[in-house]
Amino acid sequence: MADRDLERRVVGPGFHAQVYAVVREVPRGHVTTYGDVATLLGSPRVARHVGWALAALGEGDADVPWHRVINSRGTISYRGDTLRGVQQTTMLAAEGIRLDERGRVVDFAARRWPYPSRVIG
DNA sequence: CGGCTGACGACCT
DNA sequence: GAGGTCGCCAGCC
Repeated sequence: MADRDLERRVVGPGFHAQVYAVVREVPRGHVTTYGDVATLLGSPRVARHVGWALAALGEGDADVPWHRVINSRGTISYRGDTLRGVQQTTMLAAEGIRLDERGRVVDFAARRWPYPSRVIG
C-alpha cells in the first residue's frame, strides 16, 4: 500500500458504509477480496467484518456489487449459504468471470482489482 | 456490561 | 493439498 491516506483507521463508526464505499468502486469484470477491502480500510485484520457487512446488505444497497468480493484463495465463500453462492457465481459469469471445476476464479490474479488510491477520500 | 457470532486470513502440522 | 488453530472486532442478544 503506497498511499498513506488509505491507512487511516476507519474501523469504528460507519464501518459498513466504508465497506460499501470501497466495494462500489470495484469495476465490472473485476474481483477483489475481503482482505483487500479490509486493507483499504486500514485494518488488514478485519476481513471477517467485510463479509459480515456485506451480509447485512439490503435491497436499498443494490448498487453495491457484493458479488465481486471473494476470499483470498480466489473462491466464493458460501459459509453454508449455497443459494447465495450460486447467485454470486451467476452474477460473476454475467461479467465474464468464470469459475473452474474447483470453484476458483479463472485467471484470478489478472482479474483482481488493483484498487486505485482514489477510492477513499 | 459480558458473551457469542461470523460472506476471513495467516500460519502451522 | 487438506485439515485445524488462533486472531480479529463491530453488532446483536
